[in-house]
Order: sequence, then structure tokens, then C-alpha cells
Amino acid sequence: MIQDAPRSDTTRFDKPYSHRDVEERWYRHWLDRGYFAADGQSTNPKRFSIVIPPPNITGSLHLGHALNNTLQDILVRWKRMQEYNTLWLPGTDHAGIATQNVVERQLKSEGSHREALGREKFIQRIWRWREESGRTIITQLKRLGASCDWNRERFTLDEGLSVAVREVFVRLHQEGLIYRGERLINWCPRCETALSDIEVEHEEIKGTMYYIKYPLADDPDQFLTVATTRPETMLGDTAVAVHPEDPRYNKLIGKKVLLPLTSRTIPVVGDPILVDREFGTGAVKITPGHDFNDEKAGQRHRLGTISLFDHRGRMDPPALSEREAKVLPQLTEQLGYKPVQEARKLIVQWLEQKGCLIKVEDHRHTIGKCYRCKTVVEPYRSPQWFVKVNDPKNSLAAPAIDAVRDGRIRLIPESWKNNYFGWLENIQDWCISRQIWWGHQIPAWYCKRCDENVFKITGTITVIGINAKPIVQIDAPQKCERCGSTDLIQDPDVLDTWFSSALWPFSTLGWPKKTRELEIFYPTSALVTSFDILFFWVARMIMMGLHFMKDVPFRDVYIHALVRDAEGQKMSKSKGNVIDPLAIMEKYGTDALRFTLASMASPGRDIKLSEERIEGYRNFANKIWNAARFLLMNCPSNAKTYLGNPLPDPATLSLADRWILSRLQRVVASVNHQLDDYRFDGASRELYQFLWHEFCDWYLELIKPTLYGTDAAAAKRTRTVAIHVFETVLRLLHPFMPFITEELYQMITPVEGSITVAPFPMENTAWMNEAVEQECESFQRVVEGIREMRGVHGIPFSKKLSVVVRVANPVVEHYLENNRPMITALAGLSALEIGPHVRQPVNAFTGPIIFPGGHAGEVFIPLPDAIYRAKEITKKEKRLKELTAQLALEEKKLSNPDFAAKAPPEILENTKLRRQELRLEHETLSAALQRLREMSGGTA
RNA sequence: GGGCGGAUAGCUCAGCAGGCAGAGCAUCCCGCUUACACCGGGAAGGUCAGGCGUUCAAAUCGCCUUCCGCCUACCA
Repeated sequence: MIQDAPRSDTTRFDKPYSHRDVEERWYRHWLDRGYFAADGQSTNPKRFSIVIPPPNITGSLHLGHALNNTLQDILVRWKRMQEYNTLWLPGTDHAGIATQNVVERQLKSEGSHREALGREKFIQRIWRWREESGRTIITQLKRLGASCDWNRERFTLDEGLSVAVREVFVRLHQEGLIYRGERLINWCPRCETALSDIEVEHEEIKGTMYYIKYPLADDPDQFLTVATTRPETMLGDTAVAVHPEDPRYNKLIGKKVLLPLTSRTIPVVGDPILVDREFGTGAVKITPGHDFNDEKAGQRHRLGTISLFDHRGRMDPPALSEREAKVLPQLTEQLGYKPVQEARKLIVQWLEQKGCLIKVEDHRHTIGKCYRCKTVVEPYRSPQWFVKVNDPKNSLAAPAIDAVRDGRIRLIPESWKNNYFGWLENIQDWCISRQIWWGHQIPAWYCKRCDENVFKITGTITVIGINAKPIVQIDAPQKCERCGSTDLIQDPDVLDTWFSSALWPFSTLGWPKKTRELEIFYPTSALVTSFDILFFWVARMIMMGLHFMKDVPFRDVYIHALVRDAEGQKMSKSKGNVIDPLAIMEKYGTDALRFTLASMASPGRDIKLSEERIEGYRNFANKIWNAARFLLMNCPSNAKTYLGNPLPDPATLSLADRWILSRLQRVVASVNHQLDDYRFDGASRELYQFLWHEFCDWYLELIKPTLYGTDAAAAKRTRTVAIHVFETVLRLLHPFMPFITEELYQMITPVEGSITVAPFPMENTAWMNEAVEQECESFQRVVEGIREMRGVHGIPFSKKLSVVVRVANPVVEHYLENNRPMITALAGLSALEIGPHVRQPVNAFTGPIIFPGGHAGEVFIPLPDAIYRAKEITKKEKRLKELTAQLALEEKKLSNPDFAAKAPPEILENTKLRRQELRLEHETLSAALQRLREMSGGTA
């Protein structure tokens, strides 16, 4: 049910802004009114769409999410206000391994495990968890103000998305781009599943290099020494390689060596690819079952493969036995089911005992770890499903490269292109099967009768041999097409979560159905994401989008940085330096957090976030709030009466009014341009500067005399302008600070509705006025000159001054004369004399003022105190020195004939003008300094 | 080993289609001027990492060096 718009209680318009009740109140209102809903039937040609990078259901909001979604929300709110048909499609990702890990931990704490439950019950259990806890992050995104179309929220395991996944799988399989293969893959022994190459994190560690003696079979007194960091895998060696051109060893090629601790002999082979003569001993053991390079070498030399470990990374007794590795029986007994680390210790002990360990050295090298659980991964030979990414006849990668190369997709910042190309050009086939239960089960079935002999069942693990013939189709087949048996079994593996995320831009819009949404919103307009998933996600979406939609999934990819702590450290739970965005929002307000993130989102640079920074923008929110208070307090008949009407004729407006309207246009133009360029930082800086330092610091001060004055009509005109400008800025600021802007908008606008759907300001050059800005700047310089004098000498504002301003140029004189009341009020004057030939007061200090256009002026301030005088002399001498240096620089430029000849005329003019200004200031200042020295009678 | 990014005020960062070095925070001084002390006014603070070049002109463009990040690679 739609409720009335919440009312802001203006009687409780407290001095400091309090975000607490405001945020929740307005967010609920926006949802109630359905402002975030995209129009799925619209014919509006202006459309803007973004799909959210789906957060994990296991996640809770961290600053990376906060940044990512703030930026998306800024774009989306901006476009929505520009009357685009705007869709921001939200959702979550089932995060196969991570989610399964969470629930497995729960089971463990209950003394159970997934095998005890069985697949079906276990999955039910995860769904239950998902209903209870898996929506946390969605709630938190709402808290951040995300204006997603929540009615279209998707989940990668939704029925619709699952259909898309099966459709893609089957079609790629038909095209030969998905296949089963048995080879080494990265295996996490803790998660007990395969991982793709990029799910392995590489880390350099201080390890150990072991040098092991391999005696010749013919002549056990001679031996080869091999170096290895993984002695435990030596039991699976099937050869030793040397470089064919290495004179030390090449005569041994073709001979055999006795593999220590076993009863096997293995050949010595020559391999120029594997062996680097310079490294280690120049002799390398080949273990095709446990090393990717050795696997390739093994293929080159047609060597056998021995897999020593089981699926949990433990020594597998059958593999060690007489059948395969032929390990000494006593050692076999000791090694059975020992994990890698323990096995290594045993092997080293045994080698030492047998006199085969020559030496041990420290050695830095990299190891791979599971990106989910940080366990050391094992290369593990097993049958898996792969996507063939770079098939020369039907490549997925090549079109993805082209799309970026020819600009159909823009990466912002562009510097990511090289990374992107580099990765796609060297891409390997993508292992997509995972040996877990939570996810999209692979749509492949096997006939138990035909494939009976290829099933290998170890405990609860069913491994389907590589020779099995899968029936791949979208829905379960009724019977085996070969033998007619109905005894079928579905492939137990599930797909990599990223496989389903790769389809996200179109699966969420209804694909494979041909929906109106796809027509309207695909390709999406922009993708906002962090660089760390450029390969995981972005590249794969581009490949899948191009392959299945025949069009790019998005036009622009805005790649933002990581959020770090104030010291530049990556935030992590273990370091304890995590800033919780929810705590920040609670303390400083969501708007402050959002504005901070936006203002720090400079392309290509990580964000070092500190609380002081956020506090600063909380203060900004307060400043806005108090500007509103001021305006409302000075609008006796309520602000709303001023907004319905058009602006008064410029001719009737005060200088201040025309000035702020002119400045406003500059900001409007700039914010739009900056957002066009994804310069969130530039746009927020612009807004901050204008609102605080121009609107509040100058304009509101300038209009006070009018508001408090006796000319009611003038006051009314000024109120109209002030409210107009303020309301415009609120709309400009809304995408950045949605809550406070809505709260204030509702207070001042007579229109029923919401700022979320109010028009975004567009540049209106009619209000830009150079002359007005010059006039305003002229008297501002006088005010600043006097304020500086006050500041330097510590003269309080309460002490009124009598000031004389000498100005030769009649136009400038006119400007100042026009604004006499402003100068008097803002500089705190008791008297003000302006003119070309004004009398110079006795005992007055003076300061040069250079007006716009290079006109000279001077202010005289009576300060008959010797202490002031000494200070003044020091200060002026310093300034004079600066001026002399700068002037010399400009003179040098201008005296260079090449400069006049080659510099563009505009620069030449500017330089001349600058020289003129410097000369004038120098002249005035020198004279003033001279007078000061005379006044002080040589004592200073 | 390759690749990318960064080095500008005490701190965090803009500025880099060459043309006067900027902001915010922090510091110091003054100020209860009736929107705001989550404030106002002012000041101080810089070898633009270093070097060489291109140019009338370089923080900005090119090359080299140093130091910090990150990505990537099979050196056993």
C-alpha cells in the first residue's frame, strides 16, 4: 500500500543535521512509490541499464561493496533524473565453494558432515541457510541507498538462470567447445574440488631445495643429482631429464637410474624445454602426476603417470604399492594416508638414511593456494569438464579481444586494456567442473549399463572414468540412447560459479527466452567493477555475451580500485584493520560515506580511507543542512512559494543574485561533464567547492543585507533566486547524497513527488555572465584585502575600520561604488572612501589590489601601531621578493624573440597581462614599503 | 622474467589534450558577525622522487635511474 510521503518535521529543525531517522524513512518511501522500477515495456529510446556485480550470498557489506555500489547508484540516479528508462538490476551469486564451506562448518560443529546427510538433504540445508542468512547483503545494499529495481532481483540458482546455464552448457558442448578431459588440474585438498587456474593465488615462500642422489642402474657408484622442492613426489618420478646439449650429462641419455626408496628404474631423457642447464644441478626429475610442466614433458617422452595422492592430498596406499610406484614396503606402510607435509618429512628421513640426500638449501619459490580457503593446492590428475576458449575455428577469446580493441567496449581507465589483452591472448582452457554439491549440476548423464566398468567409487566419491559416454542435454533423458537402459546417473559435479555469472547480463533479463527486457536493456550501458575480477568475470561475460547474444554485454566498463586502510594496507579480518561501512554509516551517515567514496574515486589509484576524511564530509552534510535552515528561517511565507514561479527578470536582480546564477551554471555544466567521463571525484569536488565556498561563504553573506533590509520586493526576488539555486544544487547533489537532498527537497519544493525523479539540472548558458562575475570579483578582492590585513594583525571583526580605496579605472570604481554596502558589511567597515585621487590617510598601511583585467588599486587602512608596522614591513618585503622573482621570470619570457614568434597569441596576451599585473603590484608595494619605512623613522 | 600503476604541501590526493603549482584534512593566529564551533576570517607550508633530453615554454611529453604497490609467469 502506498503511504503518504513522510513529512519532515520542521519544528525539529535542529542545528546539527542528524541522519538517523532520515535515511530509513526516505528509503522506505522510495520503495513504496516504486521509483526504482524500470519500465519493461517502454518505448523510450533513452535507456540506461546496469547489472550489479552480484555479491556472494555469504558476504556482508564491506567497503569494496560500498564503493562499487555507491558509484553505480550515482550513475543510475543521475540517468534516472535525466529521464532515461533506467534499470539497475540487483542480485546475488550462489558462491558454490564459499557457501558450501559455510554450511559444512556448521555441520562440523554439530558433529556431522555432508556425506552423512546425503546430497539432497545437504542442498536443502544450504537453501535454508540462504533463506535465513543469505540475504544480509541485500539488506545492507538498501541501507547504502542503492536504487536497484528490487522486483527484478535475481539469484544465480534461480530457475530461469539455471535454464540459461543448461542451455549454454548444451550448446557449447554441441559446438565442441565444452569437453571432458583427464589431466592435471589445480585441486584444493581441503575443499576437495578442482579449481580453475585463476582461482589459485600465488605466494612466494621461504622453502627448501633438496638435492637427491639418483644412482645409475648399470653402475650404482655413479649417480645423477636432482634438485627438488617437493621430495615427496619423487616416488612418482617416471624419468630424469637432462639437457641434450649438456656435456656433463648427455652421454647418460637412454640409460636408466634407480629411483631411490623404490624398486623401480626410470630412464634418463634429453629435454631442452624442461631443463635449464644453469638452474639447480641441470638434472630434473620428471613427475607427470604432480607437476604441470612434468606432465607436458611426460607426454613428449611418452612416460607413464603415477598419482601418489588421493582427493584429500594424502598418500594413497594403492598407488604406492607394487602395482604402481613400487615403494619399499616398509615405507609404504609408514606413508599410507599421510598428508603432504608429513610425507615429506618421512621421505627426507629415509633418503638421509639411505645416503641419498646430498644437501638441503633454503630456497625462495612460489606456491599456489586456494583463493577461498588458502590451502596449498595440489596438481591432481582427474577427469574434468573444460571450456575450450581459444579454438582456432570457433574462438571465444578472439572476439572478446576484438570488441575491446575496436572500441565496442570501452575500459575506463584504458590502462587495463593491456592486462585484458595479455590474459586473453594467453588463455588456457577453463576447468568448469567442481566436485561439490552446491551449484548447477552438470547436465550430463551416463548409462550405468554401458559405462559400468568406468565408474570408480571411493567411499562416497563417485569418479566417472574419462571413457564414459555422457549424454548432454537440457533435461534428464528417459533412457540410454544406445542400449535403452533407464538406469542413468547424472554427472555428480557442479559448474564453476563464474560459469553462471558469465551469463549474468543476459540470463538476468530472461534469456534464452526472447524477452522485451532483453530488447530494451541489452547490451547494458555500463559495468562498474573492481579490477580483481576483470578475468574472473568481466572477460568471461564478454566472451559469453558475444557468443550467445552476438553483441557485447556492456558498452563501458568502469574499473575502480581497492579500498585500503589509512596506511595503505589491504583491509583484512586477520589484520584487524577492517573499517565496517555499516558502523561508518551509523556514525556519520550514509551520505557522508558515499560522498567520501565518490570524492576519492580517482581512476587508477587505490583509496586510502581514513575516518577523518569521512568526518569532513559529515560536516559538509551539516553545512548543507544549515544553509537550508538559514533559507527557511528567512522565508517567512515558506520556501515552497518561491519555487513555483519563474526567476525574475535579470535586470531586476541584485549583483549577488546574478553572480550566483552565473556560477551555478558553471557547476551544472561541469558536474554533467565529469559524470559523462566517470570522474566521480571531480564532480564531488566541484559540488563541495561551490556549495560551501561560493554559495555559503559568499552568496549567503551577500544577501543578508537584502533579506534583512526594508525593500520587501527586493528581498522577495532574492529569496526566489536563493531557493532556486539551492534547489538546483540539491538535484545536482542527489546522486551523491540521496538522503539529505531528499529530506531538504521535500521541505522546500511544492511539487508532490521525490527528488529521485526530479529532472537533473542541465546547463543554461543564458544565465552565464562574464561581466557580472568580474564585477563581483572586483569587490571581493577589496574585501579579501581588508580581511587579510585583519587576519595578519589579529584585528577582530568587532573593531570597525575606516578604509580608503584608491582605484584609477572608472569601470572598476563604478563596480566598487555599486557594492559599497557589501564591502562595508563583509569587511566590517565604519567608513569607506573610493576614488581615483583619494587622499591618503596618515599612518595608514596599504596593500596593492590587482583587479580583474589588470587594473591597479590600493587599500589604505589606518593602523597607527609600531608593532603592526614591523610585522607589515617584514611581510611586504617577503612579498616584494616574490614579486621581483616572478616579474623577472615573465620579463625573461617576453624578451625572448622565440617566445613572441612561436607562442600562441593567447598565451602571449596572458603573459603580457600578467607582467602588467606584477608590475603594478610591485610598484604599489614598493611605494607602500617606502612610506612604511619612513613612518617608522628607520627604527624598524 | 615480463606487464601495469604510483612517487606533487605534514597527511590524503587533484592537476598530466605542455602556458601563473591546487583542494581537503592537520598546524598556527584571530573571532560567540542573529544558518552552521560538525562554524567564520586569516596565515604558514612545495627542489612536483632524481637525472638527461624535446620545446619559446615541462609537474605535464620522451629516455634512463631509484624507491613503493599490484598483476602475471613452469625456473625444478
